[in-house]
Amino acid sequence: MTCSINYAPQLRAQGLRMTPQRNAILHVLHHSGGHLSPTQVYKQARKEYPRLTEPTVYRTLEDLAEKKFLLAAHVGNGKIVYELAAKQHHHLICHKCGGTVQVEHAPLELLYRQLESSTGYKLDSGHVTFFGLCSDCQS
Amino acid sequence: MTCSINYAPQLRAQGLRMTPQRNAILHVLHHSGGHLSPTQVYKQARKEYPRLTEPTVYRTLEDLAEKKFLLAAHVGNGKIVYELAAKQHHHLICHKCGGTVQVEHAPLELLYRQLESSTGYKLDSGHVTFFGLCSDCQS
DNA sequence: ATCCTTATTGCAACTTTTTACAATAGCACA
DNA sequence: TGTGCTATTGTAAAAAGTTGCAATAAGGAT
Repeated sequence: MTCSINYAPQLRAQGLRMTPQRNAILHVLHHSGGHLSPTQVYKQARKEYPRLTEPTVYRTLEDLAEKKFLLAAHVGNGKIVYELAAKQHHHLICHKCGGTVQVEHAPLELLYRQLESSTGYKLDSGHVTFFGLCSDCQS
Repeated sequence: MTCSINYAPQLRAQGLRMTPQRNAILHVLHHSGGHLSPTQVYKQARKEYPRLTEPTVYRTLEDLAEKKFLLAAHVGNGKIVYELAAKQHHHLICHKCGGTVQVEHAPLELLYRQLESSTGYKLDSGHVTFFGLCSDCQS
């Protein structure tokens, strides 16, 4: 806990409590600045707060994602990774080399509107992942 | 094995062998006509071929999906379900009631082209799932 | 500062998924 | 029909993820 970021007020504003477990989890996600799997989060956050357990990690990640503090991205074979919610974006993954490109949400807006009018669904920030071959792997 | 569908030649054309295990798995997917989780496939296919084991199911589903005999859809919290590959489509899922709507691929084509030109990736049949609230759950 | 409500956690047991490796059995070919 | 190559499988064990419930503790109210 050397950094001074305090998520407590934001959490409380959403009816969530700040606990040392959540602090450790958020701290890890903040400093790794990328996507982490629940297991990765568990292993790292455990160093900061050894009493942390797996169920807590899984539940916390789900809860924080539901309240939009985290984004859950579905990567590869049904794997899920989390990252701190910044601006909304999606992922484009090369299934040969695993390379990842971030895709802005803007180009998806039109599609969202179309789907909403044709299905009656109201689409929200759900994460979308595209798969393909990156330019290097197309040879 | 009362039905007479024979996938063997198609499998062999892809360098895959036909085994009783794969037969049972394909058979189950064929007759359930929907999305099944690996566990569901395992439990049902086991009735047809009791020697079947979990690792075989997971590997087979992955292999068959890679060769496009199956489609893998990423549903909900990183869960994965499989279905026989028919025409390409995507899913729109209500995260309140779980209701699912199929989305044709056509409306996504334009987006695919845009993303390809802006990222250099060549997109393929990767499965995409959207999340939102269905009309009933919007109240 | 203390109490009270209830969100959150840990525990323990369980289910699901993955991995490594040796044994098996498709199937192409002679 | 038999032989050989190797894809595929089972086994065993580990890793990852889930569930129910009782105990704990966050933080608003007194």
